[in-house]
Amino acid sequence: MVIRPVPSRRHAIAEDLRYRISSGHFKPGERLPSETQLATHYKVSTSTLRSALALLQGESLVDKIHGKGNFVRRPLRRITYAGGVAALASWTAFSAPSRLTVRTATIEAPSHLTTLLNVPPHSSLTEVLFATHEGKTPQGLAHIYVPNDLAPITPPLPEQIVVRQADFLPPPLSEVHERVTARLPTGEEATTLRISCSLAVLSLTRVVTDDVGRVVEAALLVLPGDRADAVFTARPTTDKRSSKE
Amino acid sequence: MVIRPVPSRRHAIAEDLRYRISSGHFKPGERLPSETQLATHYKVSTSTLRSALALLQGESLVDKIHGKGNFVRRPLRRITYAGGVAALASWTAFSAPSRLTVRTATIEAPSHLTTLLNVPPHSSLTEVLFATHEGKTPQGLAHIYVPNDLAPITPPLPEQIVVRQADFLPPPLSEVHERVTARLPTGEEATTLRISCSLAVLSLTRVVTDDVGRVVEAALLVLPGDRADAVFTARPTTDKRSSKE
DNA sequence: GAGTGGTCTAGACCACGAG
DNA sequence: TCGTGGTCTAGACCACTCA
Repeated sequence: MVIRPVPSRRHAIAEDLRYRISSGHFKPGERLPSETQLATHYKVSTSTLRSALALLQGESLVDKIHGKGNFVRRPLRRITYAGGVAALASWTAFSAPSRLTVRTATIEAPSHLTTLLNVPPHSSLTEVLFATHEGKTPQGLAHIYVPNDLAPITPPLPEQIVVRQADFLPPPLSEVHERVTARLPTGEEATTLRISCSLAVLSLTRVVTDDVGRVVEAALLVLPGDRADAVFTARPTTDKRSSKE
Repeated sequence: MVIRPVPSRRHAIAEDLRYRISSGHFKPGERLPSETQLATHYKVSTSTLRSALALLQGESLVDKIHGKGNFVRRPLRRITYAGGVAALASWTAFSAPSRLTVRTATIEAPSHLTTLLNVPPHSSLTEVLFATHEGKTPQGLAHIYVPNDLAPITPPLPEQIVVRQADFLPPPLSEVHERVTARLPTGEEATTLRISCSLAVLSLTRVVTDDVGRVVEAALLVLPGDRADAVFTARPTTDKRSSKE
């Protein structure tokens, strides 16, 4: 069924390693033989072997660690970002148990945020940086921006606490707007999330508006594609139907 | 601010090319000098030069075409998938003008679909395959599955027509559930969408349920990450029939 | 057939991690 | 220090496109 015109050397090797991993010949967490050994075994040059490993790395089957070796990935606990109104409940709409690292700052709105937040240039914003972790593995990054004129943060925010606009100032919110894209991480994101540069990330922009159209919060989230997904649930407006339950 | 401990040769070259592209020295649609020429110019081997180009390719700045050359990407018209209830209106919730390629078939539900559709094994399904195009550029893939016992397709479906469950059998729908992930495309997806293997895609699973909990439709969508995003808009239940404020 | 990118080699040397 | 992966070289040969 699948055509295999010229199975290049590296694809053949990747396929063999894939099989050995899935069949348990190499077990999760285990170190693979060194690249030199594997290259010798498959009778290819190290570059070719490395390009085979790069395929597996892109599939999140293998973790390369400089100076240590290539390791079979442990299956990852999946995390789920609940979008829509659910996202307002708490940042830990995330399913897994997680630690939070929080950093806040007051900044002048840079240009790409003024349009998003619909505020004048150089407005004062509060920026909240989140990083969620489970053990040592980072699970996601979040930059949350709140216009200061809407949310004068009276008490200095304590660290390690979930802070969200909706938590301490419950205004009449009218809309949660979320835009999702897929891309490769920036170098910075890759190192912070401890993921490979070739692993896709979910990039999510959330804008929360109150009932007079003011933007109450803008959030930029980055989630590693190998373990995270986002779910959105909507119900058609049941206006004309009797809302029997 | 950004640390540059050892700017590897390929990153330096990529940076230079990036600059030349953004400054207009190389214009959109234009062919770059051949890899051999560039390698000579930068005084590196062809492999190194190719790995520099691979970076730009991953950023969707450059299109490699075998036998022809490397081309500066034209800026892409962005397409937007409108999620939630809006997705029910029409598959062409897609913003851009597009052609559709449709293929339908009746199949036995494979195992991964029985759980999604909540139907018994080997149930009869109608499978609808979509590919949207704008000109020659594919914009997205969709596999839509409809249980046949819910939707006996009486007339054979005409090709080139938008077919959606909601279009010809408007049931009392109760819920649209969408799950979004980011990943790299499979080889097949990459060739169908004419994208590079290193370009992330948005993968979207949509499940539509009617008011008695039956799954009316399941859709698997794949959208190229360089031009597509998905938006979801939700309003907190501002129901007037709510008893509590 | 001429020119392009795609794959691969058989090395060299550098950078990181751990003992 | 030693073994690991990371970068790079200077080629060879193959596959694709187009005139």
